[in-house]
Amino acid sequence: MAPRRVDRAARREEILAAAVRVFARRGFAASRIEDVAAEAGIGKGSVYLYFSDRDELLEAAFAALAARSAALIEEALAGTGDPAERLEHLVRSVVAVLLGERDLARVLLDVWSVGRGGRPPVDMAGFYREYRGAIAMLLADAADSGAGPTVEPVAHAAVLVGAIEGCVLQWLFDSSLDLAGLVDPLLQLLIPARAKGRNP
Amino acid sequence: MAPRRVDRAARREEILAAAVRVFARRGFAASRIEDVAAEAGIGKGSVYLYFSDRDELLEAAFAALAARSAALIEEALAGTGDPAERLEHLVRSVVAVLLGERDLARVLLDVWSVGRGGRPPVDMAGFYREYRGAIAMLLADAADSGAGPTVEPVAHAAVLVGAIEGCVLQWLFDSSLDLAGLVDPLLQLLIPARAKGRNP
Amino acid sequence: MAPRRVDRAARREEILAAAVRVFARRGFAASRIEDVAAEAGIGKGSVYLYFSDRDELLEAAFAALAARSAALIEEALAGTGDPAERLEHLVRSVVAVLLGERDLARVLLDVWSVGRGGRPPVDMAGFYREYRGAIAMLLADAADSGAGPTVEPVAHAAVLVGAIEGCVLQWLFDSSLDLAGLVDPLLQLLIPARAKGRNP
Amino acid sequence: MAPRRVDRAARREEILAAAVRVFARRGFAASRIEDVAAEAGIGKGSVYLYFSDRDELLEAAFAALAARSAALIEEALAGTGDPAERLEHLVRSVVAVLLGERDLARVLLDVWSVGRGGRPPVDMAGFYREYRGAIAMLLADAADSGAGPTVEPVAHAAVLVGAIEGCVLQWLFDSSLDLAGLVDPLLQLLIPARAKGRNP
DNA sequence: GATGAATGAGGGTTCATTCAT
DNA sequence: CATGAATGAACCCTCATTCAT
Repeated sequence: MAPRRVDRAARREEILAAAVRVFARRGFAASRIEDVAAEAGIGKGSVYLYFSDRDELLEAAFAALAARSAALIEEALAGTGDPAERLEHLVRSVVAVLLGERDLARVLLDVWSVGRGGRPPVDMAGFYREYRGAIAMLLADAADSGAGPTVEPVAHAAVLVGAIEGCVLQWLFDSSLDLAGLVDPLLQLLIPARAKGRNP
Repeated sequence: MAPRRVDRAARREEILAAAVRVFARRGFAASRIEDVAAEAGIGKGSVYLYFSDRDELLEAAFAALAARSAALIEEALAGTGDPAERLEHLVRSVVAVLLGERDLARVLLDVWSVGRGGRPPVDMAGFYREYRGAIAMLLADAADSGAGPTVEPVAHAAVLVGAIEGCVLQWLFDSSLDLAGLVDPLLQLLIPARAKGRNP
Repeated sequence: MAPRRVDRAARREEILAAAVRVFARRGFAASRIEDVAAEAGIGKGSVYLYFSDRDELLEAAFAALAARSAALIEEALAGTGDPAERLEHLVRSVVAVLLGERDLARVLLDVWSVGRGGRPPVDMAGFYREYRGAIAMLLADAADSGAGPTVEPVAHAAVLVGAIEGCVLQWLFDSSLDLAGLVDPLLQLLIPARAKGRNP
Repeated sequence: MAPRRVDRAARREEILAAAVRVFARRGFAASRIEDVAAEAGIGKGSVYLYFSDRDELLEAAFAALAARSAALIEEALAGTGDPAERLEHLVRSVVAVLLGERDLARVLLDVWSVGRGGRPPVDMAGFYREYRGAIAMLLADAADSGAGPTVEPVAHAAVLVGAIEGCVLQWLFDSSLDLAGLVDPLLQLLIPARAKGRNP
C-alpha cells in the first residue's frame, strides 16, 4: 500500500536529527548543508531530496518542537482533572521534553533569532500567543477551583511562560545550571494553588 | 598640519546605533556591512575604521546592553534601603531599559544565538551567572528582612531572571504584548515580600 | 549512486597549466582567480575544489618546476659516466626544460619575488643550496677525473648556478635573446674540463 | 635661487629609502602605502606629495639602482686603462653596491617580477641589453689587448652578467651565502685574461 | 534515488587614493 | 604643506543549489 513511504519519512527524520545535532554544535548560521549531510552520513545533494532548502531544516526542527508543545498543551486543555494539577503536569512535561533533547532545545536559540518578524513558517508570535492562551485558561480554571490568585490570568500566563523559557535560556548557556531542579521552585512561585498543597 | 578632527568615540556610537537599527530590522545574519554603512550614512569601508569586523558590531551591541544591566545591578547591590524594594527597582529598571530601546533588545535574540558556547566577547553564561548571583543576594536579604519566601534564593533568582528574559522574549516577537503591564504581575508573583505590602 | 567521475589529478593539472599561462601573461600579482578560471574554462569556485587558495597555485607552479630540476639533479648525481659530461648534460637539460616551458619559467620571477624570506612551501634558499651542493659534487668529481680547476668547487657551483639563472633571467625579459645559444659559451667558460675536450 | 628645492628632493629620498626598507622586509606586493609612510615617519597622504602612486615607489627604487649601475658602466667604458682591469673593476663595483645596500638589492626581486613585459618605467630588457653591450665591448677590447678568449663577446657578456645577477639572486635568498667571496671565483672563471695574471 | 563536481552570486575585507581641514 | 578620515572599487573566498551521471 505504502511501499516506500515509511522509508522516506524515516530518512527525513534521520536527516533532521543530524541537522539538529549540527545546529546545536555550531549554531545554525555556521552550519553548512555539507556538515548536515556528513553528520547524516549521506551526500550533500541528497539533503535536497528531503528538504527544499537550508531554512526548511530549521523550520522543521522548530516544527518538531512546536508540535510536541502543542500536543502537551492540547492534552492539558483536554484533561478533566484538577486544572492546577494539569497545569503543573504541563509545565513539568514541557521542561522534561527540553531536558531530554538538549540539542533540539539549543536550536531554539537559532529559531528565536531567525523567527524575528514572524516569517510564516516560524510564527513565534502566534506560537507564544496560543501557549499563553492555553495556560491562561488553565490558570483561570484553577482560580475558579478554589485557590485565589490575585493576578490577572493572561498576565500571569505570560509570566509563567516567560519563566519557563527564561530558565531554559539560562540552562542553554550554562549546562551546569540544574534546570530540572528549577521546576519545583518555578511551580511553587507561579502556581500558588499547587504550592499550597505541597507546602503546608 | 591640521588633520580632520573627528570624535572617534562619538562616531563609533553612531555607527553602532545604526547597526543596532539594522540588526533589529533584518536580524544579524541577514544584515550586511553595507546595510549598516548606508544606515549610518557613510561608506562601507568606513565601518572598518571603527570596528575590526562584522562580529564586533554585535559584540559591541551586547556590551552596551550588558553594561547597562551591570550598572543597574551594581546600583541595586550597593543600595542601602529595603532589599525587596531595591530588587523591585532593579527589575523595573531593567525592563524600562529594554522597553526604551526595543531595537537593542531585539539584538539580544541574535546575541543569544551567536553567544552559544560562550565565545569570549559574548560570555552569556557568565553574564547570567552574575545576574542570578546579584538577585539571589537581594532575595536572601529580603528574606532576612522579614517576608518569608519558601524558595531557595538561587533557584528563586533563576526563576525571576528567567521570567524577565522570557517576558521580554515574548514581547520581542509580539509588540502588541504589553511588557510594561507585565512588570507588576511579575513582581507580585516573584517578589512576595513586596507583593504582600501591595496586596493586603 | 553514480557520482560524476573526474580525474582529480588531471583536472588539477589543467587548472595549474591555465594558471601558469595567466601568471606568465600578467604576473602573479595582477592575476585574479577569475582569470585563471576563465583560462581553464571553468567557474571561479571550481578552482577552489583543487587549490586551497590563490597562493597554492603559485606554489604548485614552483613545485612542478622544482620537481623537474630535482629529478635532473638526481639523475646527474646517480649517473656513472664522466662527471664533467654528466654536469654538462645537467646544464643542458635544465635549460632545455625552461626553454620548452617559457610560461613556467616566467613564473619563476613571481616565485622569486614571493619566495623572499623562505616561507615554507617556497623554500628558495633550500632549493638553491641543494642545487649548488649537487653541482659542487660533480665539479669536484670532474676535478679528480683529470682536468684541473683552479676554483673551489662550492664557489664554482654558485657561479655556475648563478650563470644559468642569470641567463634565464635575461631571456625572460627579452625573448629575442638566444638562450639556447648561450648554453655552449656558458659550458665552455664554466666547465673547463669539457671545454678542453671541445676546444683543442 | 632654489629655496626649497633641496628639501623637496631630500624628503623624496627619505621616503624612497623608507619604501625600500619596507619592500625589502615584506616584499612589494605585501607593502602598503601606510607602511611606507609609517616607516618614513610621515602621514599616509604625504607620500602622494612626492610620488604619484604606489608603483612609482618601486620604479624609483629601481631607477636608483639602475642609475648607479649605469654610472659604473659609463665609468668603465670611459676609462682608458687595461680593458680587462676595467671590467674587473666594474664587476667588483656592481657587486659592492649591492652588498652595501642589501635592501635595495632585495627590491630587485620585486622589480623583476613587476618589470615583466617591459612596462615603460621599468624596462628590464633595455637595461640588460645595455649592460651586456657595455660588457661585450670591454671583453672585445680585452681580447684585442692580448688574452685570447675563445668565446664570442656578446654571449660571453650575457654569461658574465647572468653570473653576477644569479649570484646576487642566491645571496638574496640566503644571506649566509658569501657573495663577496664569490667575486674572485667569478672573475677567475669569466675573465680569463685577468685570471691568468692572478694565477700564474 | 543518490551523489558530489560544478557553479556564481554574494559579502566581508583591504587599501590606494582623495581632499577637507 | 601635511594629514588621516573617508571612500568604494576590487577581489578573495564561501557555500547554497543544481544537475549529469
